[in-house]
Amino acid sequence: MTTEKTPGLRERKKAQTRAAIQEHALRLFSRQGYTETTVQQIAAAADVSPATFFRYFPTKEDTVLFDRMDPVMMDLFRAQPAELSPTEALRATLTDSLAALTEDEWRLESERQRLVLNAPELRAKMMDQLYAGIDLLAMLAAERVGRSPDDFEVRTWAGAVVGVVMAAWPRTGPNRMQDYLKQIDRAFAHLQAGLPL
Amino acid sequence: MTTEKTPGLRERKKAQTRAAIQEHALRLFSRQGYTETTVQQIAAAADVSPATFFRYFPTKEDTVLFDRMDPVMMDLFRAQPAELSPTEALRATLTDSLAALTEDEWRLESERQRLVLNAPELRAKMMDQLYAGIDLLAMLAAERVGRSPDDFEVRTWAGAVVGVVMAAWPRTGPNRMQDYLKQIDRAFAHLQAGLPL
DNA sequence: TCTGAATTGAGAGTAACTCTCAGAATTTAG
DNA sequence: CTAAATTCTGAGAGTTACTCTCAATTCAGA
Repeated sequence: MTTEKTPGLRERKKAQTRAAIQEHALRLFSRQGYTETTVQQIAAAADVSPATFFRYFPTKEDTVLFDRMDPVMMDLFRAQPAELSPTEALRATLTDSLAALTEDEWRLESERQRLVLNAPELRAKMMDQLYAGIDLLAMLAAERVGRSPDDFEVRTWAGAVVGVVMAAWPRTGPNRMQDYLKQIDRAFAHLQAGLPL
Repeated sequence: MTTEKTPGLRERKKAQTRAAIQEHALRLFSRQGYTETTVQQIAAAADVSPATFFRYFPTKEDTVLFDRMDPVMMDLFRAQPAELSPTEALRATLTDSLAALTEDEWRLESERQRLVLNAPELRAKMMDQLYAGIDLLAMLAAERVGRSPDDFEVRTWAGAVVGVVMAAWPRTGPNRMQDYLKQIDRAFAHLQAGLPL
């Protein structure tokens, strides 16, 4: 009917190649470190030419930094009950999206975070993605409360929650998902209380 | 008496070279764009070899991204009256440090911001610096209220204010300093009110 | 099966760095 | 004031990420 059928040999091969490159990349990064691993090595491991590597991933960084806060998240946020405040809706969105992860996926995600946090180039690019997330969240919050996405208070809210997410970012060894969610909860509660110290 | 005297010919020359490189770099970036300007061009303009360029600036980015939130800011923050809350102290610090700028310095700073915002690599690195600022602010706030810098609420506060600063970052043409300060004021007030939308 | 489109590998080229080394300039000691 | 020790500089070679082009191969649809 739609595009449900097997998408043809060519498409299948492409997906396969892409996955292979990414897996080998992450594996090598974990073992040898990000900067210590060269694109040549990844390409060789995935059995493609360096040129092909760059056809699938515009930069080395992109093997690690697949989009966060992407359409899936947006849909989840929009799907939250209308009576929830933006903060509550975001909290629910994060809970839902993390709950959807399997044990294995969470482990992979933790490893990814470790990599990102320790490689300055990766960390910087991720922080820029979070910065871009401010606009996105402002848009979503604006929809929810019927204000403009350029509304100053809406943007301030978006900035604050993104900042809180940054601050809650795991800095030491792999955390448990539960603990992470609890932290987010506490942080958002603190935020809504006006951040008393 | 201390190191007030002219620091010797060699030191003077070094400072001069460094300044020359930076000025030419910023000038060329403004005219041709950041990525379009090569280190060779900068080195040639500043009349040094490319090798020397890298002796003064470890990366091309560092000609633009001199430290923000550096010791000066820290001193200013610590110098605020003890009765101010961390948020109030930060507000005062920002006001003070901006007020210290001359008209020309502000113009330069605006231009710098424009460059950073439009070059993804620069923007990413700056966001990473802001991320690092979370730790710094957490430390300063902790001192002020007599809590631990690892205290969760302290970190949440630091994350939130950094996020607010990000959100208030000028996205369009050069703003006036006054407007910028007003924005910060409003944002912090909104934050302390619990971010009602 | 044949034709057109997409994918691939190979090779050359650019730009940001890094490292090493020899020569020049500056500081310091005598 | 001069000689030795220190520091700085330019030059050159090398690495790596990434770009571009071209010819050969592979797949899709008629």
